[in-house]
Amino acid sequence: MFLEQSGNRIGFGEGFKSMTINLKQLSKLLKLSPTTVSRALADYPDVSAKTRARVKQMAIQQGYQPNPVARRLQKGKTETIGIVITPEQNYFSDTFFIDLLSGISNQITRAGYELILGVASDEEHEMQSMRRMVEGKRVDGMILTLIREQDPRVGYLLDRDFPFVLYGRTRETRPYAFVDMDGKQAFEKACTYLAGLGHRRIALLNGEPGFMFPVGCREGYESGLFLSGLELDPDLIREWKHKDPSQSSYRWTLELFKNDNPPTAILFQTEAVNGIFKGLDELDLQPGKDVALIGYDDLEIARIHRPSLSVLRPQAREAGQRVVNILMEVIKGEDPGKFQEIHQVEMVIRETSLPPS
Amino acid sequence: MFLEQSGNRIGFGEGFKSMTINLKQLSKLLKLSPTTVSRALADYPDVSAKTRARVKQMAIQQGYQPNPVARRLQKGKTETIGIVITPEQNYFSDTFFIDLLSGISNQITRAGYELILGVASDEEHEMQSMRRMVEGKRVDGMILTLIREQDPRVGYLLDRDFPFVLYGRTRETRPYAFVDMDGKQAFEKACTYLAGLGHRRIALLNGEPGFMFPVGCREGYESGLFLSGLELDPDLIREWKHKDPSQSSYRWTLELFKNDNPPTAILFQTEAVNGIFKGLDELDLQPGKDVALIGYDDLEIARIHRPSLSVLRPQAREAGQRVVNILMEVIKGEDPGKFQEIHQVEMVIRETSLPPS
DNA sequence: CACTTTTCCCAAAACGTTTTGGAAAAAGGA
DNA sequence: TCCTTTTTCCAAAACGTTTTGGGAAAAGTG
Repeated sequence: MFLEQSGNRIGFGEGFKSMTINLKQLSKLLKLSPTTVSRALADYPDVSAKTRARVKQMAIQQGYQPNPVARRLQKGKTETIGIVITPEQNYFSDTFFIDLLSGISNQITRAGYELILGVASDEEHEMQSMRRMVEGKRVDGMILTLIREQDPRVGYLLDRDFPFVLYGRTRETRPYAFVDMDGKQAFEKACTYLAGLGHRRIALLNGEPGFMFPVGCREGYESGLFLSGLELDPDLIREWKHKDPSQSSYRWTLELFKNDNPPTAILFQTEAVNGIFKGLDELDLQPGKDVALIGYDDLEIARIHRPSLSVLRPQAREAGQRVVNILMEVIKGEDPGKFQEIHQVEMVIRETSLPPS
Repeated sequence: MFLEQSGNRIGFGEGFKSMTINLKQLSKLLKLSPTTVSRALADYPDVSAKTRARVKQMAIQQGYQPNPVARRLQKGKTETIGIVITPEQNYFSDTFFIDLLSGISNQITRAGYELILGVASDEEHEMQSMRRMVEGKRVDGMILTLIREQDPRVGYLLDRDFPFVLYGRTRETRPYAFVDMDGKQAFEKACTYLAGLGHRRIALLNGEPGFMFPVGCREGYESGLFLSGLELDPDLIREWKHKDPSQSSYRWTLELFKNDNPPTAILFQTEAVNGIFKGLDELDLQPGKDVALIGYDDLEIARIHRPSLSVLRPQAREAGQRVVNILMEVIKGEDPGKFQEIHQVEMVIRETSLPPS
């Protein structure tokens, strides 16, 4: 059996034949030690400018890339970030999550890291998938999304000092890093805007209880009412279900207008828009004309619908990038408590936010 | 500075302190060599049943898990599969893609592998992300989706003998592994079904040209017409754009009914349903009543809408699992040409597929 | 010139596994 | 009993990097 001079066996018959060069081979080509080549490529000052240039040129010419697995073993880092998503919650609502993921992936690649993805069907598998990553030493840090008010994942990671960043917030007294959208301020803004147009009966169709995000939405809604001098009417508030946003919001819309004093405006998460449209249609109410609407999240349907939907627009992509940058700092050993960001949410006024008729 | 007996440094101050045990530490605990422990855990026959049991028990008790990075280096495998997704194409249409991903992730985890995810904004970055994975030795195999008729990715991977499996097909003479949905048979079935109900003017709103999937859809549509003794009318066929499914399908729907002899039924991909509904609404045509509709993909909107939408339902989750199982075989060195699967697509008759009025 | 400092390079160790190639002990066969 | 075979274990090498801890040569310094 033929062996290359470097001692690397040539693969026979099966699978992929690696045609890429090795540090040892490269150093032989350069008549230098592997040490020097490695240090030249890493810009250490103890290798002369001349040989550094020579090494780099040869590395490029030969298409040398250090084997990431070997480097990880030596460095004791996986250069990998983990994230677990749960499809059951109607999570992949078109642009929003994919924008977030896009920002995350982008920044991770830029850092030379990898993003590994877990898909879990429920809360239990979500935890299981995360534990596999953490306890199996498969990642250096975790990104958490779709945060619950009491989120066992956060306690778990804090307990073992494992680096992580939340997209969202939770109820936890120990300091931790997060990037969150200012849902409170967003809903307050939308609410006062509608009140400013003259609406007096503003309803809120909020996300499912147990998750953290709807808490802020409700606070903003209540604060918006208060600032506008309006009374809170519990009959105008309801939650939809993650498993079935359209159906639950449809039913609620019908109920809502059985009220003696029905609303003239609705605030909601855009995910639930299909149900609302369907309910209004059945009641012969025109969205935007008979009932003002402002949704949270600028989904495709919001732009395409006639009348087009006024929305609160979170910058998911930017948030994703921040999450990664922060996570890198936390991995380096920075204090997570220093990184707590709340991002402003823009309001986009389109055609469904007119004064009451 | 204090060193553990095993020689492992204790991390000071920064980041995550690994509290998990090592092969060397475990073997010391058992008073065995690392070799024996490793082989006991891997069920080699050259370790006695008694010590094997003892080793396994201790491993569980100590929570030992082999460091995946070290194992990968030794084994010369990354135990990792790569996939690149492109958000720009309105790809994350609720259940479909996430179901596929769920099946993929599931099976990958079961094999003890990892799934690394790339997110690319366009065709160029898609290729770039894939090359990083392949040439950077970051994965053992690739999964490709959203396949184009002429797909440079396939040629690239074939040229360097790198293991991969397509979800879909492409125009390529060399043998390669794929799992595809039988779009042709599905559309043929839907078309003959509608013709059987008495429809004589059946339209097709197809996916964007350049991609492979619409090719099969069209073949099935034409074949369905032929089998039913109907003439092909080019005026009844049009393509929507990936970047903007709703808008393009909306415009086409309006045009379609300017026809002297308008259709009584439409076949399409469910992604485009919003535009069609909107167009029909504007024309005062009732979906299901005035125009029969059958969509491809069982999205949430199809179930929630009244009347509920008849659909062709691909089993994305199952397909995802098959893709992974096949990829594992290909990685092992099996001939990719042996794995070419075309999955049947089920038709779900709901309320929008009535006879013409 | 003799000494110190700086520059430039490298051999060896380490990261945590698995695999290779025995070797000692036990069991079997005559 | 002696030889062979089987069973059970292990030391050393290997995977491809980076880091450690010098060491030789060149350059300053007095």
